[in-house]
Amino acid sequence: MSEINTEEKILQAAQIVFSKTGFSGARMDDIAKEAGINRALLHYYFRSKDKLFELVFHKNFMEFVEGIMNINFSNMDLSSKIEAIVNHQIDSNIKNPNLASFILHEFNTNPDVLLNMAKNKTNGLDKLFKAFEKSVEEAYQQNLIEKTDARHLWMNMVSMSMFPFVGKPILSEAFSLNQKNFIKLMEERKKIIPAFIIQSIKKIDSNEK
Amino acid sequence: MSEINTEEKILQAAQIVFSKTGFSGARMDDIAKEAGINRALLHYYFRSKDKLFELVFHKNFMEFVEGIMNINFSNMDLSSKIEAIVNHQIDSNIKNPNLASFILHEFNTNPDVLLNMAKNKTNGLDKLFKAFEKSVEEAYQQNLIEKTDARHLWMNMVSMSMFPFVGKPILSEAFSLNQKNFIKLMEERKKIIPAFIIQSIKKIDSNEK
DNA sequence: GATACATTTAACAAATTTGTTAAATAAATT
DNA sequence: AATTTATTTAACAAATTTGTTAAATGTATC
Repeated sequence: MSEINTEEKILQAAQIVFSKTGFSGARMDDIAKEAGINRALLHYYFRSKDKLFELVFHKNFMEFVEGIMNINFSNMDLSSKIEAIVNHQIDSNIKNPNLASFILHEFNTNPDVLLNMAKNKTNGLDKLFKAFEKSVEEAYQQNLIEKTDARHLWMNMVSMSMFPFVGKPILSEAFSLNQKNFIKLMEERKKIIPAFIIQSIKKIDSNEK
Repeated sequence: MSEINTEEKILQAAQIVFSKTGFSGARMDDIAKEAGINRALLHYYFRSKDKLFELVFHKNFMEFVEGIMNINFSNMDLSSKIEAIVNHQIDSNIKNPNLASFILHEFNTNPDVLLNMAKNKTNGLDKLFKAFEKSVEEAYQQNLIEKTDARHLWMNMVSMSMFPFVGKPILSEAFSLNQKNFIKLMEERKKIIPAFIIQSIKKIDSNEK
């Protein structure tokens, strides 16, 4: 009868509550309510808060990182990668409103455990970045871009895509935006950010008309 | 005898613990320990966790915002403002390691209350931004920059300055950085970001050599 | 209709955390 | 030295939260 099974319903509820309040701010009862069930059943499916958190966090983080991995380990050229990564990041955050704030807060409050998890599951965040760095190096060798520090390039790209979602409440207030207009602004950024970045690194044409 | 009085010592301790773990993750006992005192004395000085949090959060947020207000309401030209804001943001975050993550997490988990506080104390975050927007408009009128959406410009600037601190654990892992090298990288950004931004908006010279 | 599984209710135990208090001790002030 | 103020100790109350359990009820399956 049920369109969606309870286990999945709980995971979704947990993800909403955890990402809204963080692990320590989340109440098992809120998760139960969000899932439309009670605490007893929650523990019947997932033994403890920690267990549930681990599943939710892991899923959130991995889905996000895997998207970036696929792009970085692909054979697109550099500007395509930049476009794809920016798009992926913005889309992920639109789809999952508190994703960035959630992941980043948990990493900041509990870096040791979570970095360890990330290391196990992603085969090393450093390798992920190294793949991007290689693309940058290649583009330089092919004379397509100026000499560029891949780390700053990476930070700029990720920052501009991710930060507005983390700062959403403040930005929405500063710009007087409602939810709909906030999304609209973020959609604009899918074009603005890659253009901004690519033009900043591209080889300066010596052929002026 | 004491170089610094207990009240101040507690506030500093509270600020360290709150910004490391967030309000709900912070334990009064950890704050007491961090201050080198005990819980009884903590409550003797500051009645409750909420009271203490309010003071700490307010101070953190205001010190940060006031710096930006001073710049935005000054009569510097646009590029000087951009430089000054980027510098201020990076310096604030270097000085106070968990500042960004802390403020942003709390705003995200409790936007209503905190936006209200911000409104009261800053005379409106929208006005703060409006002052920047005006600078952008003026620079355009004076033919110094291309037509530019101030909101994206603002987001790009703030994002690139702030985000790396929020993402510090992940970035440090990806780039294999220790604390010292992380700071070094952030110092580099004080030059890179303004240059990056200013060159992206400046009027394209038609006089090519 | 009997059986198994899913879910609710309600009560409760255990742990954690906040906040209070009284009494003792230490340090500073008069 | 006497007095006030700051701080510690230790115990405890109150509130909150997590986790468990037994019994009842509903729902699906055989």
